[in-house]
Amino acid sequence: MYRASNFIPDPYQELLDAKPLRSLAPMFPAPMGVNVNQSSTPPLVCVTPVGQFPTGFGAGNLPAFGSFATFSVTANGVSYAGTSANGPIDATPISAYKTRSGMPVDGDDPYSGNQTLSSERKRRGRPPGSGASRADGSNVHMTFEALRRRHLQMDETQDASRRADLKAGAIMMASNIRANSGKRVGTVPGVEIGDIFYFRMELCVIGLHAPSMGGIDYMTTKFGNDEDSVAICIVSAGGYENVDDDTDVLVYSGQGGNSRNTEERHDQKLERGNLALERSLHRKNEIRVVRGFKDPFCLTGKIYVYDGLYKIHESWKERTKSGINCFKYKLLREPGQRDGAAIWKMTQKWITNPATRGSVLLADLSSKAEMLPVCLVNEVDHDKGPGHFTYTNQVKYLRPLSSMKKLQGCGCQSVCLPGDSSCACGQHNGGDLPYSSSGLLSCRKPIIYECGDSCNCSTNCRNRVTQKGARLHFEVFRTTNRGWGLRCWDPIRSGAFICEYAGEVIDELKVNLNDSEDDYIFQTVCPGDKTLKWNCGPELLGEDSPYVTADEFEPLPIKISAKNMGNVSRFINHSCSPNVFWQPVQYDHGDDRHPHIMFFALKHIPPMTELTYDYGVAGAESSGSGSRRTKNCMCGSRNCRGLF
DNA sequence: GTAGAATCAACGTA
DNA sequence: CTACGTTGATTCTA
Repeated sequence: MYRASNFIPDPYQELLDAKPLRSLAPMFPAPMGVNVNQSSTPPLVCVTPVGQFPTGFGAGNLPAFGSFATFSVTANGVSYAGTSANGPIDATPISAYKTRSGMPVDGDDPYSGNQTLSSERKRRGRPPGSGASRADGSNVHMTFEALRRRHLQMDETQDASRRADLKAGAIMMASNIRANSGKRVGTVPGVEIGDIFYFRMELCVIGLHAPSMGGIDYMTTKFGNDEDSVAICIVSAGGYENVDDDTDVLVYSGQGGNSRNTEERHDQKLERGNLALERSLHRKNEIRVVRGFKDPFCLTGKIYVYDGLYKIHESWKERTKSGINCFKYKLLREPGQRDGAAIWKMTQKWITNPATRGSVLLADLSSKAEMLPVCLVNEVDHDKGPGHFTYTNQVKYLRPLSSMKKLQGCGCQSVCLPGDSSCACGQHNGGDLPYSSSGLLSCRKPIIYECGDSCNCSTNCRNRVTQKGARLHFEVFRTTNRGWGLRCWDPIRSGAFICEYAGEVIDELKVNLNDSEDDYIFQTVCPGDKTLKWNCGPELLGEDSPYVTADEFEPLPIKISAKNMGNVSRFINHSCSPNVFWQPVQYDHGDDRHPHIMFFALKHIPPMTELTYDYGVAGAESSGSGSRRTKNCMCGSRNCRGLF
C-alpha cells in the first residue's frame, strides 16, 4: 500500500494491470523466486531491497537485488506526474482500449439516491436517451442491487422467495431508472469488458442486453441508405450446444425449437434473432457477447461475463444431438480488446492449480495464517516485495478481550432466522439479520452484531460471517504507479465479505508520535457518496434510511495500525470510485467504540480487479490531533475529490 | 394500441 | 446434484 500518491484513473484500471499477465506469462514460466516455501520461518516476511517506490524514482537505482535488509517506508510527500505512470507493458493496450470506448466509466451524473419512488415515477414517459435513462450505468447498477437486497431481505423475513431480482427490475423499469435504454450497435457506455453480473435483469437495466430471457438482442439500424435488422448482443449461457471453450471463438446456436419436452422440439426457422444474426453476417457489424459461467461460490448460480465485441464470420445449419435442425454462427472476437472471459478462465486455472500462476515471488505471503494462500506477484518491475511486516489476520487490542464489555447473545435453537422477534441478535441489529441466507451483507449500518460465543445458536447460523475469516484467493501484486495493491482470483459479488483490517489497535493519544506509521493506519473517516448510498434501496422504497448521511456521520475512536503487523488489508489502495467499503462488526466483545473493521464488496468485482476503498477525507472531522495527514489524490475519476 | 407468443431465468422441490 | 415444475419480464410480432 502506497498512500502518498495514487493513480487509479477509473475503477477498471486494474484490468489494465491485468493485461500484461498473458503476455508476460510465457516469459516467466516458473515462479521467479524467492522463498516459495516459508513454512519454516513463520510469520514471514519478505523484505524489499528497493523499498516502496516504483522504478524511476530513485529507489530503483539501488543495485540491491537479493539482499534482505529491512526497510521502512519513507514515502513522504512524493508525487508523480501522470505521464510517468506509463509502464512499458500496458501502454499499448491502454491506448488501444481508450480509443475504442470513449466514455468514462464511473461518471458523476448520478441519479440521486435521495429521491423517493413516488417522485421518480413522475419521470415516466420520457423519451429514451433523456433524463434518468441517461443516468450512469454504475449508479443504475448499484441502485438495482440495493433494491434487490432490500426486497430479498423482506422476502426472507416472510420465508417466501419471490424473485427479488424481478421485483427490483420492475421498480427500475417503472421509474425509468436505467442506463442506455436506447439500443445500439457496439460498445455500451459504462460497461467494461470483464464486468460481471449475477442476474439477467442486471444486463437489462444497464442497457447491455435488453431481453430478460432471450439470448439474442437485435434492432433495426441504418447502413447507409439501407435499413436492416441486425443482432447487437448475445448471451451464451449453456442453454444450447454452443462451442465456447476457446476464448476468441464462439460457435453460437440460433434460437427456437429447443424445448425441454421432445414433443415441442422443432427445426429452427430463419426469423427473429436468427434472421438478425444472418443479417449481421452480411453487414459485418460488431456484436456484444456475454458469456455465462457457473458461480464457484453458489453451485446453482450463474455469472455473466461481458466479453466485448465479436463479429460473425460464417453460418451454417446443423442437426443437433437432440435431433433438430439448428442454425450455427461462428463468431470471432475483434482484435485489440483487453481480455474478458480469458481472465476468468485463467484465474479459474490458477485456483485449481496455483503452480500455474507465473511471476510469483512468494506462494503464500500469509505463511498459512489465512485459509487460502496469499500469492505475491510482480510482473511490472524488479521489486522483490513489500517492506517487512508480520502477517497476522488478528487484531491486537490494547486490552484483553476478557476485560472488555460482554456482548449479549441470543437463545436461538440451531440457527437464527429472519423475522424471529425472539432472537436477541436480530433485535440488536434493528430487527433484521444483517446477512442474506447466502451470507451477503444486506445493508450498510453504523455497526453490525454477529452472533458469538454467548449465543446459543450453532456455527452454521447465518449471522456468523466475518468471524469465519476470508475465503478468497488473494493476490498482492505490484502496480505500475502506486506501490503494491490487492486483487483476487475469485469473482466477488456485491455485499460479499472480503477481509478484516488486521493490525494493532493504537491509542489515540499516540497517533502523531510515529509519523511513519501514518501510511498504515485505518481510521473511520467519513467515506464518499458511493459508500454512504450503498443501501439506497429503502430510501427508494419510501422507507427510512438505515444509514446516516455525511452530515450525520460520526467517526469511531478506533485506530488500527498495520505497519508492523497486518494482513492483506494493508495493501488495499485508495480510490474515489472504490469497489470495497468498510463496515464495523462486533462478535467477540461489546466495546462498540473499538469494533472489528470488516471490508465488503461495494459492487460486483471481476477477478483480477484491484480492490480499493475510499480512505475518506482526512481532517474532515476537525479533530485536530489524531487525524492523519491529507494527501493529494490523483485517481483521476470524474468524481475524484482531489484529497484523501 | 394491444394481446399473445417467444425466450440460453431463477427458484424451489423431488 | 440433476431434473422438473412454477412463475415469470421484456420485447417482438401479428
